[in-house]
Amino acid sequence: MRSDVWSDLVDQGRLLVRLGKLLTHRHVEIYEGVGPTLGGMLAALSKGGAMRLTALADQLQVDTSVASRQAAELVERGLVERRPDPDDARAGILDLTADGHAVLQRARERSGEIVAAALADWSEAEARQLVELLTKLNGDLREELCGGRERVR
Amino acid sequence: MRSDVWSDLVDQGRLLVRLGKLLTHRHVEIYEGVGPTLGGMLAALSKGGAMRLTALADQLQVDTSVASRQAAELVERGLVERRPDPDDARAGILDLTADGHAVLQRARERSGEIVAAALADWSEAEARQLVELLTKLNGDLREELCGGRERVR
DNA sequence: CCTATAGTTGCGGGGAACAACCAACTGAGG
DNA sequence: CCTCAGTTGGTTGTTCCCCGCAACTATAGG
Repeated sequence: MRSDVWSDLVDQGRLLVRLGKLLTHRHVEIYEGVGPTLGGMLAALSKGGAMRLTALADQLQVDTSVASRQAAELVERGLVERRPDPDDARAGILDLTADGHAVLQRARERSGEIVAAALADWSEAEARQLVELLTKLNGDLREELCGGRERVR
Repeated sequence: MRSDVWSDLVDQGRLLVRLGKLLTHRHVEIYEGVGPTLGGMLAALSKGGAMRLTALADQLQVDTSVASRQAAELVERGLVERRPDPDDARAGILDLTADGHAVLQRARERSGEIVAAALADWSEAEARQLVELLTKLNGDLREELCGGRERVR
């Protein structure tokens, strides 16, 4: 069976990773000094709504320690608010502040512009299709990688 | 105009980055102890044929210093051979050794298997289409990011 | 009391950029 | 020719960021 397709996919994925990193790291500080990874956290909070640190870490597929530090920084910058969970004194609920929303909004616009410039000759249909396929891909990968109960270890 | 599409694309891209990293880092050492980044260099060499360090760095979109160190390690492991460029005593030509080819071959098979498992329910047509779109995306991004003469700074 | 869970902090490591550097290839003038 | 300035190919040192693991605290729940 044609395993070349998968290999090609892996290769292209790898390149995309690099380019994406360049994009976010170069066209600098899209998130107004926050950087791409913290920006990802903002985006996750926006999409998923207020949630606990562990949930956020799970969403982002990073270790809780990583999420903890990132969250701490965002809180310090006033982009995220942390309030105690009324049901559990150990836990905290993280949520975007008004500032966080604003920063994220501007960032989305800006990165959108950049991508739009690069992809000026794309039809919207193509773009949508790509997004759709990527979404499916991510879903399946996620399931394969962590859906199986094996912990991240 | 619908900038949501681009934002979604950015978000999905980011997630893919994370998942890809997990995949290569977890299903561990696909390249027999070489690791994903060095593997990428092997793949680039395979696809582009023997080339100079600078060309390789350009392909991979990394700084020459990074490529230099990676190449050095691959040479040390005997997966890549470095021979002097007859036309330029400063330069060297990097090329895969037989071992390098073998390792890469096995790695491609293995990562292909993993992806295939995760994407078992995909049709080959879908996969091909995704690869096609990704390739196009990468091409355009690359052009936008570094095609413009502005240096990386 | 004992175990499991939410989070934090202290390591350590890997990937990458930047800058400073050496070496060798240019390409004018003299 | 010859030399010297400028350019280009590579390497090394430093630093930074992101990450995972391990150890720890504190609360929850039986």
